[in-house]
Amino acid sequence: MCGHFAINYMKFKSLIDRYGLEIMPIEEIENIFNDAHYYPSHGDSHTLVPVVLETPQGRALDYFRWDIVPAWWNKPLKEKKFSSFNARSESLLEKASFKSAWQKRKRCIIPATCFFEWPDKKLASKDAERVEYRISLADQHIFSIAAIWDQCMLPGNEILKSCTIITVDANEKMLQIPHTRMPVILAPDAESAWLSPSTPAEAAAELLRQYPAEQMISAAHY
DNA sequence: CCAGACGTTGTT
DNA sequence: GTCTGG
DNA sequence: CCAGACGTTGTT
DNA sequence: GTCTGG
Repeated sequence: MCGHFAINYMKFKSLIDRYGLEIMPIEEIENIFNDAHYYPSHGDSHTLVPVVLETPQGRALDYFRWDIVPAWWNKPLKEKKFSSFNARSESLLEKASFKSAWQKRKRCIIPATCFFEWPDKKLASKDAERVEYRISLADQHIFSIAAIWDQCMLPGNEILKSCTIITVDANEKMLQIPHTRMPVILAPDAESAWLSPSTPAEAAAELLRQYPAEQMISAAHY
């Protein structure tokens, strides 16, 4: 599960270089990230999150709703009861909420500097039960969470673009927390292939792997 | 068949 | 639009 | 996780 | 006792 991540504000400015952005909504950056040190996001709060994606005009930064609302959705958002802030990598082809976006190659990256997980209640010792962990990477300040996006038409002809984080089984580092799932973090040399619309879904699926445990840093977050 | 769901974790 | 649960 | 089920077929 | 549905 990955329901909470953050991006450090000062490092957020460096997204331009980090991702080679060609198109960027400057005003939105100034407005949304003005005084914040962190931009924390929770999957159940329907917030806008920053996404990097390839557009016909070039590599762009945008803000999509998290969680994803599939293309067939046409009712008021408040009637959406199912959860879709995470998409199991194993389910992309079989779930009605993800299949279309996945096959249409609507892939994007959610930039982050850390994410948070709680110990699994069933697996954790009593001592660990109340401590949330913050996970960051030793080899990347800003890293890329693999995500897919979609758009739908809401009542009133409003177009909504939205996204979801892809998850895989936990690696050894995450199991120590203990936690059984983790977001897909792309290696830097996999980012272009992930974002490119010319990469078929079958090839993109090869990139959905566990990040190396030895590069992950977890610390109790009080 | 066909009405109803459409999702993931397990402390978002 | 497509899947699934009864 | 934890409460509740613990079974089968799908036009008989 | 173990699976599953929410």
